[in-house]
Amino acid sequence: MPPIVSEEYKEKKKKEILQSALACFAKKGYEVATIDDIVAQSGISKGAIYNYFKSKDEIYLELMTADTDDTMEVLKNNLLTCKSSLEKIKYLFKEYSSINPFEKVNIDKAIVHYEFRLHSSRDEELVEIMKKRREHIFLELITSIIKEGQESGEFDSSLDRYVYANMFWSIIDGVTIQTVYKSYPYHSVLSELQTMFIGKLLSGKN
Amino acid sequence: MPPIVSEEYKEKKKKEILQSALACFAKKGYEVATIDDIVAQSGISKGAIYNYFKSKDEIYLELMTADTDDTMEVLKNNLLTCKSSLEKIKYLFKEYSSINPFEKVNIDKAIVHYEFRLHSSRDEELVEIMKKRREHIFLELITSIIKEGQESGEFDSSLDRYVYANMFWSIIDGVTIQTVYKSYPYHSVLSELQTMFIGKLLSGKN
Amino acid sequence: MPPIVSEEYKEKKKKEILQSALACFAKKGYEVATIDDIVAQSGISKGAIYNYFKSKDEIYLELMTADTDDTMEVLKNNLLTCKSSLEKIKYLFKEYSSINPFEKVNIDKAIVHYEFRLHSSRDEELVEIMKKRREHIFLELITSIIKEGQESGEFDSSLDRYVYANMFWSIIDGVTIQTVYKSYPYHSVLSELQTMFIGKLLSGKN
Amino acid sequence: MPPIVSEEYKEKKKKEILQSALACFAKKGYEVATIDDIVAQSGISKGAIYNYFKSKDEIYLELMTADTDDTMEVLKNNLLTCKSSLEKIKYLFKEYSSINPFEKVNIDKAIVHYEFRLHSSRDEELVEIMKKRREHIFLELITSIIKEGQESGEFDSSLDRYVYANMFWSIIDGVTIQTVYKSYPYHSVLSELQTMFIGKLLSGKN
DNA sequence: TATGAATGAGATTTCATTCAT
DNA sequence: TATGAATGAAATCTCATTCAT
Repeated sequence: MPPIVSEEYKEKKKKEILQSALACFAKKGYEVATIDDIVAQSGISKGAIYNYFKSKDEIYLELMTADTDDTMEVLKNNLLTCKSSLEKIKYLFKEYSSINPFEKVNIDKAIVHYEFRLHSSRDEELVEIMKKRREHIFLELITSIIKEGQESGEFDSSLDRYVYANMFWSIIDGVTIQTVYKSYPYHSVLSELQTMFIGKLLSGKN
Repeated sequence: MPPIVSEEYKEKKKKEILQSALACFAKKGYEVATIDDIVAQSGISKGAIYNYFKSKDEIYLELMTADTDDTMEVLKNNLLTCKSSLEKIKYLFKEYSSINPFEKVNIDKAIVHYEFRLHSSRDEELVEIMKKRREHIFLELITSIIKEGQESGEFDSSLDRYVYANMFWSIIDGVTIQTVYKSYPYHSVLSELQTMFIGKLLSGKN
Repeated sequence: MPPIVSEEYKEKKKKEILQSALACFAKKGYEVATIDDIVAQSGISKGAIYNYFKSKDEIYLELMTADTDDTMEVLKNNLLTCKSSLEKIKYLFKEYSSINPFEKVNIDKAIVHYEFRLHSSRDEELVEIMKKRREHIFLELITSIIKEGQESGEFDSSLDRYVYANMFWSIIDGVTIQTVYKSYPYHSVLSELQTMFIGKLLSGKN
Repeated sequence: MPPIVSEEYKEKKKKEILQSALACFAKKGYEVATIDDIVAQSGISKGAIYNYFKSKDEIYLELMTADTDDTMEVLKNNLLTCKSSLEKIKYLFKEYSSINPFEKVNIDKAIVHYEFRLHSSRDEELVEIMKKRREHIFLELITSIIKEGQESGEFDSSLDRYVYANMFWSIIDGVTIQTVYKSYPYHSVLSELQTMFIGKLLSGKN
């Protein structure tokens, strides 16, 4: 029997489920959110959800992959329009500065994201996958920009690109995770850190 | 008739339970770790555990309180021996630099700590408690050092102490949370960030 | 797509659970009977039971409501065929006289019923519900018959209908609760009390 | 080693425990009340309670025995002062009429009493004990009064004493158990029933 | 594919009873 | 005798997953 529904339909359905699952995991946490919560949120039946995903774990995993993929795609596209390496770094900071860190949906996303990181740290296999993603996608993004800047003479060529790439994401994580405290001066802190970070990139450049 | 067992005995027992609970929460996470895990880990019966703590939640809460309390006590005591504000800041950085971020027990502690922060963010009441602790204990510690340094002329007096105190903890959190990735250059990143941070404190001072 | 199972199916399932629960509560009492007892009695899984009822309490409550509802429906239907008010009162007494008070199922029902009354007396909310049910359903039934009889001249019009309605149910409860003692002369006592009660209703009628 | 404390001391201690247990059973019901409740109520330690009673069940049993014993003693003593059989019956009704059925302590006692009756009905042995107590103590009390009245010519000699004795206690139970409903016209109903009952006793006397 | 009723292992928590002190 | 910490069986309830329709 040929498939009755199109691939697009199935893809759309999966997206729907993932979106609802994100909302549920954000609101309650992965362990506490139930499949029934996702059913209620999505309006899709339990059986149908299990037609698309083998398990609750699989939903979570796919959600996390999609999450960073989407972020990356946006960042990469916008970076194409930046003319210099400095502009690229500034763009990245601006991207995070432009987030309203106290908007519910943003806190939710952050919470789920960090929760997954902690969760994954307990699974040898998962930690390996995550580490690879981080190295190849997130760190690679920054190191390549710094490298470009160093080669073009914009940035201090003596800096350890790998360390600075790690530093960039440490800064982002460091300020993002504070947002669970409603009174955190997110923008001021990030702005100061940006100044420091860029200052260092530019410091000994000549 | 006097109580059957001494207060010390009871205190010791509580400590034992908390220690075992920490190990379990670290290994599996709060939601996944069970009371039976704690029973197995501690060798203390289920009923006894419930004689000392009203609920699993209470164990968790007390664990977290004790954790930061202990940290704080150590920090504060050692700060007393520092002669200048700069030395105090350096001491704090050194304290975190001296941690082996890839030793199991340290990763465990970190994971449980951040998990709790995320967990607490979903409970209005808990988030308030955590925020207060952060403001009154952790931020206060740094702002008072910076203030002292500014008043003594060591530090740039134009800096916003509150922002820099927040920045300090953002940096610490930012580097600590990366340690779940085994290949993170913890010491290099922290060292660079320390240089930047202290550089700023000292920058326009005279 | 239509629901997977019919409403009747679900209704039947609920009835099954309630019936099994009644048997268990009768045999052991509400507190002592366990959900596992109901599982064993009904052959329905624990999970399924909780799909139909939120809690053991809810099973109990619904059981009680159903019990009196059913009783009431039977009584009301049969009262319609009675020609006079006197006949109605006689019918009600006959209904209770026709019960074999030493048949297991009847004792069981009685025990669960009175146990629930005592149980509910400890819950402010429940006691209110029960009182209302009693006033609006049980007392109202008798007062309306007496009123009718008084208006038609059958019954003594000077009698306090509310007191006599209460008296009727006091008599029924009084004789029913004795049935836990196997040698109680249920029929003789009830018959004498019926004679007295009806005698009073008729006494000063003209 | 001779006993260190006197028998009186032990008796007093037992009384204390029983009194506290009654309060607890009344407030929460036998199953729901815990030994810890009794500890809290009495201020006597758990270990001590188990020195005086083998089990929670034994406390309950002894409590129930004491309850009816006390009631009986009071009734019997006061009956001695009554001059005629009619006066005795009137005294008994008066005794129950003089109770404030909505005073907490009275409702509590009633609830525990009836609960025990239902509870005991599930235990073959207990039901036998209870039945015997009822026959030999409660029914015997009334039958002997009626017999006396019949022999003296006060009461209708054709009445079945056993049925009327049962009827008396049915009436008492019937009105007492309604008191869980706060708006029950206890005194009016009991008064009417008393009139009926005594009317019957006197009816065909000459 | 879609549905949601059924399953049952497993979680937290309670509490009568014991026993070392 | 008195104490209350310790025990662990047993209770209620949850929820990921399956499967007949």
